[in-house]
Amino acid sequence: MAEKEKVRVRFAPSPTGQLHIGNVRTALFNWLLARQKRGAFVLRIEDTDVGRSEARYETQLLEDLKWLGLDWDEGPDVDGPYPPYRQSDRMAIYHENAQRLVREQKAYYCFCTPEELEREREQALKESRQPIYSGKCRRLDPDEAERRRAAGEAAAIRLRIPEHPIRFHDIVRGDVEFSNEVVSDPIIVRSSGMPVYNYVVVIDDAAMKITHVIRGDDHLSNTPKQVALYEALGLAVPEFAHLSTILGPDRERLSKRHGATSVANFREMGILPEALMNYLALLGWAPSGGNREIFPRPELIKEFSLERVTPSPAIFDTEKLYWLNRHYIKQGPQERIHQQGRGFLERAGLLPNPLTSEVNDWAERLVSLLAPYVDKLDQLPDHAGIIFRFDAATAVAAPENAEVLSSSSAKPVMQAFARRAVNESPLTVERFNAIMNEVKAETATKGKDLFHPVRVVLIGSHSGPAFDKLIPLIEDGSRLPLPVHVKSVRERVEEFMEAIKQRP
RNA sequence: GUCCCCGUCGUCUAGCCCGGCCUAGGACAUCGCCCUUUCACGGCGGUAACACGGGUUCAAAUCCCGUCGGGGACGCCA
Repeated sequence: MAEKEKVRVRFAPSPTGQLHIGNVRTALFNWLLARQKRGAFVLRIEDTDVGRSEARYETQLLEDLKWLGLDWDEGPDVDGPYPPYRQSDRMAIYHENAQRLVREQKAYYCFCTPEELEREREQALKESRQPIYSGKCRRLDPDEAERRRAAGEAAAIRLRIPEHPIRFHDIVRGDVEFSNEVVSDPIIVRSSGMPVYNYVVVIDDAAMKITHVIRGDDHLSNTPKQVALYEALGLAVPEFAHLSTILGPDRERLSKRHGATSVANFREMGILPEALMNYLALLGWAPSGGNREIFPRPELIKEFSLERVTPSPAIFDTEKLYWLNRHYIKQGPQERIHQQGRGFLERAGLLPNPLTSEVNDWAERLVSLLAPYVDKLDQLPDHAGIIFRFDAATAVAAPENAEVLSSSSAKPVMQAFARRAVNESPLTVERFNAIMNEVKAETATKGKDLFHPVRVVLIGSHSGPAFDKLIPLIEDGSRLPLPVHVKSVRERVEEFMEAIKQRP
């Protein structure tokens, strides 16, 4: 493949806030195409909105992308052939090109004030006309315009939209056509001298030799203006691919009021990056056949295709994300799950920091035991309550235990179990099994009737992980120097039998 | 208001371009059964959709027109 045909894509976020999940999907699709075609993934910072852009958001942005595993080949921190990669550093380029457009009369100075424009706009709307710029300054004599500017009058620069329909091709939507009647002569440089997004994006994409512009479909209506710009500048128009919007459950554009929307939110929840990437890839894209859901990164790179991206908007489904997250928690490299899981337990104050190797081993067993039960890792501390927060009085009073505790067989089972268990410290799995068989024989109960009451005694709930892992964990934990004492089996049994006595 | 885009199970989607293989497939969720001396996991099975109305055709989820519904854009924001 010739060098100039190499696929070059870009992700161009504004550092004005947290990285939104919709933008992450855009970044992902760009990245996937770049990796599949062995092209370049360019990261460009769009900070022309000086009022809202902040350096800390840029730092955060880079960190978020790294966490997601979306690495870039060129960017503000990576040298590439078309620097600089931050728009605030590219002002000279924008001005040169704007001057050229004015000189060639493809753009013109506009002296209309914002107030005038607002009036025109309202008037147009009232008369059910297209609320586009009237073109008042369009026919101004260039020399006259120059004189007024020299006299100190403020002027913005507008692009002249051609007198014919603007057509372009979109990989997701097909051929799109806009009548020039509906597209305003856009301002490309503000009267303050600051160039505008719709202009700089074209200059930059062209300068950086971007071949495929993959972005959200909120830019679809801007595209004719941009195409007109490419043409005015005599530049090749790239391929476009406009991705549908991600919606909340109420079919409104996904926003903060729907809950988690930023990368930071999902990271803090304990969503694994591979789960998030897998989920987002499936939102608007499906493999041919549509019967596969699990796509580890290498598979995604192999299978992805822009031609298969769906044009219709998609509702963000947290449940399916959780399902994928559970999958990756169970299937993923356990070393990493342990490490992350420990982090959540530490932050909840359940584990010391730093950990001794003994505590570390125990914590690893704890995470292994609990992780298969959670949707996201931040549920770990809560689930660890069966280990750390055993409280007999609460267990006895809990409404969800009422049915188990009030069954006729519960009391004899608990007593038979308690009588034997208090003599064992620590209780081994072998002894536990032996005791359970004795209790079974003595009380003539089995299954649920046998195990539910015992479970309530030991962990305060009738559901939880298997005893053969649970009991050693409790016993070992009770002898470890942990910030929160883990009650031993004997402590639990004694406390529980005491508490149940208080009740009829 | 005008323009643009979109419309298959509750949700993500396959199928649509190149009409018949679609009695519309998969997945999440949901329900049931099995497994497990509990719960979860896992396995098996069920409920559930072509927005509506007209065409075209021997035949339409697939092509055409209209209606309705949803989203976006129309800015000296990005």
